[in-house]
Amino acid sequence: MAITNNDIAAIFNRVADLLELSGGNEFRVRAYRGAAMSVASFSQSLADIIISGQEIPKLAGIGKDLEGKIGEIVKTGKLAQLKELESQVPTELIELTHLPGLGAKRVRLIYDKLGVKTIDALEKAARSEKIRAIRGLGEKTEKNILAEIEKRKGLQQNVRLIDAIKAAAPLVEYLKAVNGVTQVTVAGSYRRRKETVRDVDILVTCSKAKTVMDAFAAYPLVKQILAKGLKKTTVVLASGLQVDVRAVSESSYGAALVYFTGSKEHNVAIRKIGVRKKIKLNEYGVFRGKRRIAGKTEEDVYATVDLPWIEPELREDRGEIDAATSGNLPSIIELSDIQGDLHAHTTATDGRSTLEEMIEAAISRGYKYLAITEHTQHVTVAKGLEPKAMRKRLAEIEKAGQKYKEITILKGAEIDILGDGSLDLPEEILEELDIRVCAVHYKFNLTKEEQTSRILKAMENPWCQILAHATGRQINIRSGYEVDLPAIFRAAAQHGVALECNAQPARLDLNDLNLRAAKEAGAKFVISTDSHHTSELEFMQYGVWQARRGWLEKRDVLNSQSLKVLLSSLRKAPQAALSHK
DNA sequence: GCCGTTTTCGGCCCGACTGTTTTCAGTCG
Repeated sequence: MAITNNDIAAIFNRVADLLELSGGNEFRVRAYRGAAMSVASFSQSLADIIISGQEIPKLAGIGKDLEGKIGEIVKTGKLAQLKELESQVPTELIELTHLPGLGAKRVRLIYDKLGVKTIDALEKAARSEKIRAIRGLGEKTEKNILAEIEKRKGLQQNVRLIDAIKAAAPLVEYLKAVNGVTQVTVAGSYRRRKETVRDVDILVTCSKAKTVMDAFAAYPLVKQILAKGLKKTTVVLASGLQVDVRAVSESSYGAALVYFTGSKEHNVAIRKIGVRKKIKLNEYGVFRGKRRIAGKTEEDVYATVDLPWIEPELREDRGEIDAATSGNLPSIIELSDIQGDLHAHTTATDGRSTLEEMIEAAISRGYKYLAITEHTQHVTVAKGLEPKAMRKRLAEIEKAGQKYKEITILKGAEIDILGDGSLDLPEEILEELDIRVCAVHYKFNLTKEEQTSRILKAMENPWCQILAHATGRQINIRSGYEVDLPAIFRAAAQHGVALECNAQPARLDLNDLNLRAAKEAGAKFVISTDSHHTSELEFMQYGVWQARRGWLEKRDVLNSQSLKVLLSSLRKAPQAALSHK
């Protein structure tokens, strides 16, 4: 299997980890980490480019040396330099640096003094009070190490955005009620709408920061206070979610919001522009010498580095700064652009709302159209319909649809892609459908090659209009099946199969980078909720957020168009459908 | 190791908090 960009990035990150542990130059370490970021977020396969004999495009943070190393990795599958480092530094130490509070310097120090290489050995050393004996460390650090090891045992992973939103809402209300507070804004990866967040960062503007810090620390759901200062407090809530609150004055709001929204890489990039222009950006404002030249709004702050305001979802240092500089920022899609939903189930299969309830919920959202897409027979766990029952259901959908003037109800199906790549409905029923959504629901364990050729075969089928669940993942539950996504994206562009950006907050089958790569490959999209209840139609927002992170614009998303344009943009169903029967 | 409106060397984003030591290093975001 060819080397992926992620493989290259992983090697560079490992080099950075080991260089850092061996006490290497910190800027050199940073260069490897930056290169890893750059490679991982590049949308085309570097291996493909090199193997086909083309020039590697100029990537930020990659110079002659690292370009050569990318070539070495692609050609040999490994990097000699990494092997060398691995023979010099115990690789187990990398794991230790992942403990909060322990960085490369302390891990190295503990290793040099005590020979500690593993978490178990570290725990033993801490329990026998050997850590505190090391000069530079102490009793507190030793206790913190033990606490972190304990915490690891009940590992807290990143939480899904939807869960962070639910946890943050009451806390935001609580903080708004604190005396002197004027604004409460959730920033961080939450504001950038990442699919999962590590913690929740809340920015508060107020007259007296100390009052806010005290009130926050006293919030009833706080389980543990990790740090508490005059301007910044970090706690863990009873749910395990970490929350940071940062207080600034009203006049610093914009600068603080930019700083606190991140990403870190985006901030570093704009501060570097600042350095070139001899101005300093921090969370309090923008400064030329001692003089403060901006800070109240985000627009003001960006203007000082000659940039327009940038949508939070784009702030990942993945090309948005160049795009902003050259006036080429994408005009990313908005929730209000969405005109209908193209993937929904009802009580006829595994949904929990009736057909009429779903239609009325879609109307109340102002939709122009809604596709009802019941499962087909192979998906027995979801009570998938066998052809006869499907035909009956389609008649019911048509009849119900006629009762409503304000919306068009499309007869659809979520057609199972069978193990051999064929579709789980006979042609005479495929022909009756207005819209055909195809997806894999079983045999997740095929090899990457097998899974890819199975799905490609389905996409070559002229009836396949939309590919749903391109990865089958469930966030924090399962990673999805092995599949060659770039090949799927190319096929989508070639055959005119729209890719579904699944909006279920626990699914979001295609991630931000996938969406962007697919767009660059020339694919079109639909954003669909895959609703099983009227309340899930609201999940459209999560799909739109993910699409925005993938740089999708209105014109890329077919269900942001009128019904007429949507139907004419979907792949044409075969005319003489049954001719080769 | 990268990079250049201080351009082939000498910089490399910036500040808060903790714990340690007593002025600062380490870690984090």
